[in-house]
Amino acid sequence: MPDDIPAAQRRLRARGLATMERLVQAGLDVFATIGYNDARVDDVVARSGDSHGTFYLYFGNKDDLLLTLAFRCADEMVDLARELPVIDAGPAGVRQLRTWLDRFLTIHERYLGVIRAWMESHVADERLADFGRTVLGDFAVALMARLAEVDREPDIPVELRATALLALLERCSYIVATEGRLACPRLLDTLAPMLHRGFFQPSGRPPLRPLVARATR
Amino acid sequence: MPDDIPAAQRRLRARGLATMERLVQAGLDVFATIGYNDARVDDVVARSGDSHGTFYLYFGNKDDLLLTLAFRCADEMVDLARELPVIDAGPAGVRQLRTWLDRFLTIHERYLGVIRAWMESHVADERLADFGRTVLGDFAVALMARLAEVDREPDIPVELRATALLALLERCSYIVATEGRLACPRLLDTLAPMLHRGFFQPSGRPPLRPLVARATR
Amino acid sequence: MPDDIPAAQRRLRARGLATMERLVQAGLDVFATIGYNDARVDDVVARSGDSHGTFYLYFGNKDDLLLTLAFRCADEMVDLARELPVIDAGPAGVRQLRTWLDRFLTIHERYLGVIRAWMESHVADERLADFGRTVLGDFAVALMARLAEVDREPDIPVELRATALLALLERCSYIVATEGRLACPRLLDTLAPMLHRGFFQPSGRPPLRPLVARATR
Amino acid sequence: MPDDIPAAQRRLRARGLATMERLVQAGLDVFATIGYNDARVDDVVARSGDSHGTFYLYFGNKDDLLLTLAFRCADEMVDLARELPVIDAGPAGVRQLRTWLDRFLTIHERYLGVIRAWMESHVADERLADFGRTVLGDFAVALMARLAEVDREPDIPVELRATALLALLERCSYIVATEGRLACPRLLDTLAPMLHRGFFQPSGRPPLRPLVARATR
DNA sequence: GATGAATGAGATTTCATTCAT
DNA sequence: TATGAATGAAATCTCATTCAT
Repeated sequence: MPDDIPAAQRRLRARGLATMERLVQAGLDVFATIGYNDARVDDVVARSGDSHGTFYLYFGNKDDLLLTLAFRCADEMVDLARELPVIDAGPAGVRQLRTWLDRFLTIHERYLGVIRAWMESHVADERLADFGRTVLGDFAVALMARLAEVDREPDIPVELRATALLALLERCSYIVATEGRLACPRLLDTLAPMLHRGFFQPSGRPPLRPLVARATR
Repeated sequence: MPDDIPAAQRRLRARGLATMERLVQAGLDVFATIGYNDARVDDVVARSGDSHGTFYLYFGNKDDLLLTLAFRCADEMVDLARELPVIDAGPAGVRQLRTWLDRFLTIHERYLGVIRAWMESHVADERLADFGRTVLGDFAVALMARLAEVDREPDIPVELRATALLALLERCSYIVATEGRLACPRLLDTLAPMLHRGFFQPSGRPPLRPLVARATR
Repeated sequence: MPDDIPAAQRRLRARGLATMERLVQAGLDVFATIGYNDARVDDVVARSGDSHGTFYLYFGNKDDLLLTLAFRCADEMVDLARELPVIDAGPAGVRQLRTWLDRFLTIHERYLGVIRAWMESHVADERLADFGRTVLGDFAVALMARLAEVDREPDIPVELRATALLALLERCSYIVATEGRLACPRLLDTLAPMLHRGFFQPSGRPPLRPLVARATR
Repeated sequence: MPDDIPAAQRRLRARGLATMERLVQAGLDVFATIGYNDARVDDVVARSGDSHGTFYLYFGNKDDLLLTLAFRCADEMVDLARELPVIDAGPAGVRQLRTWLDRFLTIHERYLGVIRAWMESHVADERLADFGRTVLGDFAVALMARLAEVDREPDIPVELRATALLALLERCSYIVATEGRLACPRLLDTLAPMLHRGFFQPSGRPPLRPLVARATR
C-alpha cells in the first residue's frame, strides 16, 4: 500500500499538507526550545495539536522529522549564502552587511534546534552529518567568494578568513540565542561595522613581511 | 556514617578515591566518544570496569557526573587562561602562542564531551548553565587582558576582539575533534602565526579615526 | 492531544475506560492479597493482563493507583455511612444493624489493601493522609447522628461512643480478613445483637431476656 | 567461625552490647518514624552512628532486627498485661486504670513501628506473625481475667468485651500516634472514667451522676 | 569489632513505534 | 486521514547483602 510510505513522498492533498506543515512548525519550535535530544514525539504532537499516531503518518520517526527540517534549513542557508552581495568598501557596505547579517541571524535562530542537532557530531543518521558538512561547505565557499574580492591581509589564506568569519557568525547566533532576541539589534549595530572593517575593507598597508620592513630600518 | 550521600561529600579513603577517579576518567572517555546524550550509565561502568551500583555510590546520576567533570574542566580552563603569557610581538611570540594553543586544544579535546554537553544543554541543570557562563567569562577576561596590551586595531573594542578569538579557538577545537588528533600539529603551524599576526602584533598602520586626527596636525 | 498525562485527566473512550477499570480491579485484588507494600506494578498488570507500559498510561505510579482506589473507597464508605438507618430499639433493629454491618464488612473487605495502606502509610502522600482523616471523620459523624438518637448512657459523650463503635467495626473487619470470609455470618450473628444492645438500646431497663419478660405479661 | 552467627547468639562484651543497644534503639526510632517498610538499613545505621557493615554483625537482616524488637515489645506487653490490677469499682479504680492506661500507651507508642509491622498481615517472616497472635492472645486473656471479675452485662460474652476493650485501646494509641504525644493526658482524663464505667463497674445500678439527680427527686 | 566499598538482582519508568478502529 | 490505545525494549535507580581490610 503506498500509504505506508511515511514521509512526504506520498501525494498530499490540502488537508494533509496542512497537517504536515503544522508538524513541521511544531518540530521547529520544540527542537529550538528544549533541544532535539530532550524532545519527545509527544511534545511535538502536543504542540501541533495532532494525535500521536498522526506523526507517523508523515514521518518515519523523529530522525526523519529532523532530516526534513534540516533540508529546509539548508535550502534557506544556501540561498542566503548566494545572496551575500559584493560588499561595498564604503558606508553602504556596512548597511548591506547589516541587512544580510540580520537575515542570517533570523534563519539561524529559527533553525536553532536543527542546527545544534546536526552540529552534535554523534548524529545517528549519517545522511544528516554529510549534509551538515555540505551546507557549511557551501556557506564557506560563498563567503570566500566575497572575501577573495578584497585584497585585505592577502597573506592570510582566504579559507582561514572565511573560517574565522563563520566562527564569529556562529558565536553571534549563540549569543542571540542565549541573551534573547532583544540583544539582536544592538549586536548588529556593533557587529556590522566591525566585520566590515575586519573583513571587507582593503587594508591600507603593505601586505606582508613586516619583519623585513623593520629590518630595512 | 551515611552511605547514601551520592556525591563526593563522603569522606573517601584511598580505595574509594581510586574508584571515583576511574569513573571520572571513564565518563570523560565515554562522553567524548559517543556524546553525553547517547552515553548510558552502563557504558561508563563498563568502561571503568565497575559494577552498576557502584556508580550510584559516587554520583547521583549521569547529570551529577557531568557536573563533576564540568567543574574539573572549569578548573583547568581557568588555570590555562591565567597562564596565557604576555605574547611577544616577534617570532618568540609565535612560539609562545603555539605552545599555549597546543595546551588549549589538548584540554579542549579531553573535555570535549563535557564542553559539548554544557554548550548544548538546554539548561537541564541550571547550575551547569551558570557555570558555563562563568568559565567562558573568565576565559574571555583573561584573553582581553592580553589583547589590551596590544594597540592593534584599537577602534575595535577589546571585548569583540576577545570574542572573535574565542570563537576561532572553539572552531579550531571543533576541527580537531572532527578531523582527528593528527590534524593538530598542521593546524597549529597555520594557526599560531595567523593568530599572532591577527591579534598580537601591533598593526603597522595608523588606526582608523586617529588617522584623520594626525593628518590635521 | 497529550498522551502523557498519566491519570484519568485524559478523555477516555470505551476501550480506555475498560482498561483502566481492569487495572483498578487488579489493583484492588493485588493490594488485598499481598499488601500494598509488597505489591509490584508487575503484579498488577500481570493480574489485569495488560502490558507494563499500559499501567503508566493510566497511573503515574503505584501511589497514584492507590490514591484512585482510595477515592473510590471513600465514596462508598461515605455513602454507606449516610445510609445507616435509624436503628429500631426492638428486634427489627437487630436485623437492620445486621444488614448494614454486612455491607460494611463487604466494602471493608474489598478495599482491605487500600484501607490498610492508608492507615499504615507514613504520609508518603499527604493527600492520602488528609483524605483518610476526612473519611473517618465523616463516618464517625454519621455514626454519632444515630447514636445521639438513643439516650443510652448519656453521660458518655457521643463522640466516644462513636469512636468505640468504629474501633469495634474495624477490629471485626480485621477478624474477617484474618479468619476468612466464612467466619463472617457467624460473626454477624454474634455481633449484631451485641452492638444493638450495647449501642442502640436505651439503657435503664432490665438488661436481658426482654422477650421472656413480655411473655410473662 | 562462631562470629558468623549474626544475631545476639554470640557472647558479647560490653562494647558489643553497647553497639547492639544503639542499633536496637535506632531501629525503634526509625521504624516508628518512617515505618518498617520504608526504613532502610541505611537509615538505621545513620541514626545509630554506626557503619553499614556493623549492622550485619548483629542482625542477619532487617527482618531479624524487627524480630528482636518484637520480642522486646512482647516482653513488655505481657508484663503489662499481667500487671493490670483488679480494678476497684470506686474512684480509686479510675486512678488505677488511668495509671495502667498511661503505661500501655507509652509502650505502644515506643513500639509503634514494630506493632504496625506485625499487624500488617503480609509479614515475610512467619515467626513474627505467629508471635503477634500470641502476644495479642495473652493480652486478651489478661483483660478477660479482670473483666470476668465484674458481672457487668453478663449476657455479653467476656471474650467480646475483651475484644472491644482491646479495640478501643488500639484506637487510642492510634490517636496518640496521629495527634501527637500532647494529646495523651487529655485523652487519658476522658478515657479512664469512661472505660471504668463501661467495663469495670458492675451494671444494674443507675449511672454515675444521674444517680444523685434521681435521688433528690 | 568495626568499617568503607562493592555488588547485582530486581523494581521503576520512559517512550519510540505499532495497531486497530 | 486521523486517532486513542497498546506494547515492550531499554534505561534508570535502589538497597539488602557480602567482602576485604
